[in-house]
Parts: sequence; structure tokens; C-alpha cells
Amino acid sequence: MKYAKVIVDISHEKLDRAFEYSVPDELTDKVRPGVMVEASFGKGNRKIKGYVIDITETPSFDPGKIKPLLGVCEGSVEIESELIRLASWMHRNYGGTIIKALKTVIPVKKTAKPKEKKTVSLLLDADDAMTALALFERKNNKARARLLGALIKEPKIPYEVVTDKLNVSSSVMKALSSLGMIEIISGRVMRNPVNAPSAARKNITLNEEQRKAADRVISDMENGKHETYLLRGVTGSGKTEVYIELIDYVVSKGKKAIVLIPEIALTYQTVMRFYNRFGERVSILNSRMSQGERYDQYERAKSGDIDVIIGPRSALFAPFEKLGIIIIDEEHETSYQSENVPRYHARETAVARARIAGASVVLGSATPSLDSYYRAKEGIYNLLELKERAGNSKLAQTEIVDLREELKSGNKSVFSRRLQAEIKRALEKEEQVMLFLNRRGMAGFVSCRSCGHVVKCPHCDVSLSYHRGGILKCHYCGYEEPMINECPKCGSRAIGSFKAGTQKIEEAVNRMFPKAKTLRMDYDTTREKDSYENILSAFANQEADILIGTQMIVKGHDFPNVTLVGILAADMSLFVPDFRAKERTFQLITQAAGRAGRGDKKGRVILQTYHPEDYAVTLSAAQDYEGFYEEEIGYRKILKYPPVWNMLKILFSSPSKKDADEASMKVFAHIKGIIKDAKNISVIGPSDDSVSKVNDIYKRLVYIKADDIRMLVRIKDEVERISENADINIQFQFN
DNA sequence: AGCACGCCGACT
DNA sequence: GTCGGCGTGCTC
Repeated sequence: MKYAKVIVDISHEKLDRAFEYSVPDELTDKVRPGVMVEASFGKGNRKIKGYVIDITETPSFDPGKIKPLLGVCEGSVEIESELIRLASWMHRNYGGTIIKALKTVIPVKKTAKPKEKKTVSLLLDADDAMTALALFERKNNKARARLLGALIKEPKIPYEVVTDKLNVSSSVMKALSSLGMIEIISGRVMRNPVNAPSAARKNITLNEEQRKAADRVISDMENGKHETYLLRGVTGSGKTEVYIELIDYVVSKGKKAIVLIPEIALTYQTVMRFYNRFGERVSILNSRMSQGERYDQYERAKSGDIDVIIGPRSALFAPFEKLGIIIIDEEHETSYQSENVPRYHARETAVARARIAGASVVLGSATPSLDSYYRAKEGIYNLLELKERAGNSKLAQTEIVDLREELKSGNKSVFSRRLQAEIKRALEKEEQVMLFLNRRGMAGFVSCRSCGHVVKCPHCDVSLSYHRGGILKCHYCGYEEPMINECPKCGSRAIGSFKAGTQKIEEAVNRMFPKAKTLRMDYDTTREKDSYENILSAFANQEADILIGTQMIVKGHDFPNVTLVGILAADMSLFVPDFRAKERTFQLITQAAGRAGRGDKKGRVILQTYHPEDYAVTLSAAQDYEGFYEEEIGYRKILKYPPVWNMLKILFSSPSKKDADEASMKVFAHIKGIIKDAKNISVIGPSDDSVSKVNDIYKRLVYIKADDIRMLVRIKDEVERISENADINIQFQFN
């Protein structure tokens, strides 16, 4: 008799452990780790579902109390044991329940009905078919004649077309197929989301730097060394070519590759570069895909039909048995940090999966996160560099414009005189312009000039943004109210929105350059499916002269005709309450500036700022990553922030302000008690989140900094233990 | 979580 | 006596 350890599909801390069931003989070959099973649970023997995580020969529980499994859920998604191990690693490191960890690793919860695609095809040659058709017509076999007639014109017809459009029943088809005239081919046809003609395999030649980087990773793999590499390549240096070379090698060894890309950069252009090389053996995954599509990709990956999967964070859990490499492009992107329990970071989790699978990890970026660069410098990651742009293009020349000076000389417009002149010049030469607005600040909020009152969302404690048509909108919950023209607090009429959003910028551009065609890309214009893609390709096809947008315009596409990038308020993100504010600002400016001059023409960047002396501004203007790193890491060392120390964020949320406050205070006091004598650890808080109330849920935060991450994991476990029965939501996030 | 058990007060 | 309130405890 075998026994199965089962994780019960109920998200509750008290049930968050394995339960043992005996495996009935008739199920022994079906029950494996990773399958979903049914069992009776509890006193009422209610039927529950669960996942098998392990099979043992001997029971470790009182055999008299062990119940048998009722059955396996047919057609459910099975997880590889490797992914179960990864889920358990995630559970240990990020907290939350085991079932939640398992569920993040299982890409599709429910099996979508596999689409049985049947085709009816003609087996006879033209002459025989004509004689048979004549025979049927004579015998007045109308349905048979109809079907045969149609098949003569089109030898392969989908089954549904035959039944629905031709009105031929299955009995008729059965009869014809037993006569050997037709064949009904049934085969699962996977919906492939890459709908493009299979292009000819294009070979690429690497330049010297790219070759060197790729060879380093390949030779390590040849020697059985599987490590983590940080590929730092300046914007436009051709990191993708290196990725493709590495994937090519991995695939030639019969192994698989996962490529993670921020969702926002998952454009047709990017995907096609991989598709051109690996054709049908590439699949993409994205959040807008239907359950059915996702399920198909999962099955294709499992059956070995695909070698490469490209997708956002969640693609990390592609069920490849022989994983060779995980590539994380734009590794500094914040979208790699999960917002849901378990709050995992794709970078760390990729390294964990690679260790389990014996695979390599390549992290790529022009502006690596400080965390990764620090690890590279410490020798934990291997640093590979691409210092030159590929091809003929040169890095753009950047000018800093001090907006305070502009104001002093009476220019109240959002465009400095330099920028205006450059836009004019670019338009005259029929070159394209990108205007980038750093919106991580508080653009578009409505405030009173006399009393300072800011109009906020009644549910979310964030300022409302002014939208065209006199509407105030909350960007968190979507709440709307009409624009006011009198301050609700002091009654002053000097109320309005004083900082420009992308709409305002577009209006200003249209006023100043009425002949120029503009496109705008921001949260509002990209709500609809594919609109993001459409805007970018319209701009790439030069249907517009000026593209105005937020951070989302800075990646994914190459626009060779863009010679001018205007960064309208470079420092807007400098003052967000986040210790990574400078890092984010540096990355955004560098990435935005990197958009200019990707073609043969020389690029120019105008960087407008109120803080021209800030090192995040000056060093990004100079594209000096190394300099910025040295400056910033110095501050992190002094202030004991990551990556020098590690940080754990504990997030308390509750519909009751009192509960959130009390729970955070209690945990804070408890941690204080544990660490009172310990060195190299400190606890901060409790504080409000930058948005302390969203959708009527109150949030409080406690931060703990420590130089040893194991200490933080222990604190996490302890907090989970003491708040087991708390009726408030507690989440953990590292760094 | 969800179900049974159990211990107490109020009711046909 | 017994019905049903909810507090407590367990689930392989």
C-alpha cells in the first residue's frame, strides 16, 4: 500500500500542511506528485480537492485514521515535481500558505476543455470522386452528394463546417468513411498565439563584445557550470542577439529556455525576433490570454512541442522538464516583483528554479538594479558587459535644461526654449520626437493655491487627477467626480490642476505645433486590448511626428527615425517616498534617453529639470551607470538599505483602521522584543503605506532591516506564528 | 474553512 | 424534557 501526502485546497493557515491518504490499488499508477486528487475530509467526509506533493511507502500517521483517496481529477493540470520543490521554496522564503505557493506555480487553475479539432478529408482522387458523386446524385443520396461535392472543391473541411454549414450529420460521415471515401482526422489543435507566417530562419552575426559575452556563458555550460550572469549592455547594444545565441545553444543540447520580459515590453516586434529564429517552437504567454490559450501553451510546453517560452513574471513557471536557461530581460523592472501572496521576486525565484533544475540564469539590462550589480561586484553573479552600441548608431548627446531659469525668464510653458527649438528643427527635417513625462510623481492633481488643500479620493487617500471634460478621477479605484471650481475647505476660487499630465502636454504640443501629428500613450489610452501595440506600431510606421507618453514608451520598440527625446520633468520621481527613488529616476532617464538616435541619424536628448545638480539627473544625462552606482551604493551603505542590508516589509491590511493599527503595533513590539540585544538589525514603523487606504482597506507597514537575510526569514516565520489567528491580512515582502 | 460536538438558556 | 444558540476543536 502506498500513501500520498496531500495539500488540501483550502486556503487556511490551520490546514496549511500535508495530510496523508492511502492510495487505492486501482489508482497507484495515476497518483503521482503533482496530480490533483479528490478525498473526503473532516468529520462530515466532505469531498475536497488537493494536490499530491509526495508518495511514501509507509504511513507516518495513525494508520487507523488514514482514509483512502477517492480519485484523481481527470484532466487537471499536473505539476512537475521540480515545480513543487520550487513552490515549497517560495513558501519558505516568502510566507503565505503552501496552497497559495502551489497555485502560483500552476499556471492554469482549471482545465479548459481541450479543443478537439476534427477535420474531414477526401481520400479519393478526382476521377473516383466524380463517379461517386454521380452515383450518389442518381440514388438521391442528397447528404452524401452534398458532402462529396464540397470535398471535391476543398479536400479538407473542418468538422464543424460539415455539420453546421453543409448540414451533413455524423452518421453520413461515418458511412462514407467506412466506404473508404473520406477520413475524419481528429487531433488536438493547439491554439498558437503567435499568429505569423513561419519566417525563414534568420542567422545573426554577433559582434566581438556580444560573442565574448555569449561564449563565456556557453563555455561554462559546456563545463557543467550553471551560474547567474548579469549582462549589462548600454541601450541599443544588442542584448537580444546574445539571448538568442544562448537559447540556440541550449536548444541544440535538447534543453529548454524561459525568457522573461516585462509585460509592457512584450510587443510584436520583440516576439518576432525570437519567432524569426525559432519559429513554431516559440510560445508566448501574457496576461490577456484566455484560460484556454494558457492551458494550451502549458500543455505544449509539457509535451515538448516548444523550446522557448516568452512571457512576463509568471512564465517563470513554464513546465519544462529539461530547463537549460532562464533569461530575464530588463531585470531592473519593478514588474518582476509580485504584488500577490506569495510576494516573490522573479529574479530570486529564477535563481532558485535554476538551482533546482541545473540551469543557468542571465539577467540583462542597460541599467541593472543596484541589487544585481552589487551581487555582481560581490562575485555572487558573473558580470558580462556590452559597452558599445551595435551597428552604426551612437549614444545620444544629452543637454540639461534648468526649468527654474526658464521660469525666471518668463517662460511659463512646459517646454523650455531649447526643447521648443529642437522640436521645431526635428519636425522641419521630418524626423520624429518622443516626449517623455515621468509620471511617478503626482502629475495632474488638483490643489488650492490659498490653503493648500488637495482633492483626494474618498476611498483611497490618493489625490484625484484632472481629466479632459471636467472630471476628477482616482487612479487606484476608478472613482470619479466632477471638477470643482471652489475650494471645499477655504472657499477660494484659486483651485485647479497645476501640474501637467500627458493630456495637457498633448494639448500644448497641438497648440504650439499645429501641423505636427501627435500620438499619446498612457494608462488611459492603453486600456483596450492591443491599443498599446497599435500606438507603438503607428508611431514606428511614422504615422505621427510626436509621441507623448509615460514610462511605458521607453521600451520594447526601436524607432530609427526618432532623433529627439524630450524628458519634460526628469525629477518628478525623485521625491516619491521610496529609498529606491533615485535609482528609479536614473533608470527612467537613461532608458528614455536611450530611445534617441537608434538609427543612422544622430540623436539628441533634452532633459528638463528643477534639480539639475542632482546626481541621478547629471549621471543619467552622462549615461554614467558606474558613476551612479558608486554614488548611490555609498548612501545605501550609510543608511543600511538593500542591497547592502536586507529589508523585510510587513504589510498589514484590514477594513478596520483600528485592527490594522493594533496588529501592526503588536507585531512591532514583538519584533522589538526579539531583537533587543541583536546587532545588525533594526525595526522601523509602523507607518502608513504611501497610499494608506485603497478601496476602503487600511494599510500599515513595518520595515525590518538586517544584514543577514536568514534573520529576516526567521522573523517572518515568527510573525506568521504569532498572528496565526489574527483576522487581519498580513503579507511579507523582501527588499 | 467547515463541520460536529457540547454546554447552556428558552420554549412546545 | 428538547430545540437551537454559538464557542471549541479537529480534520490524514
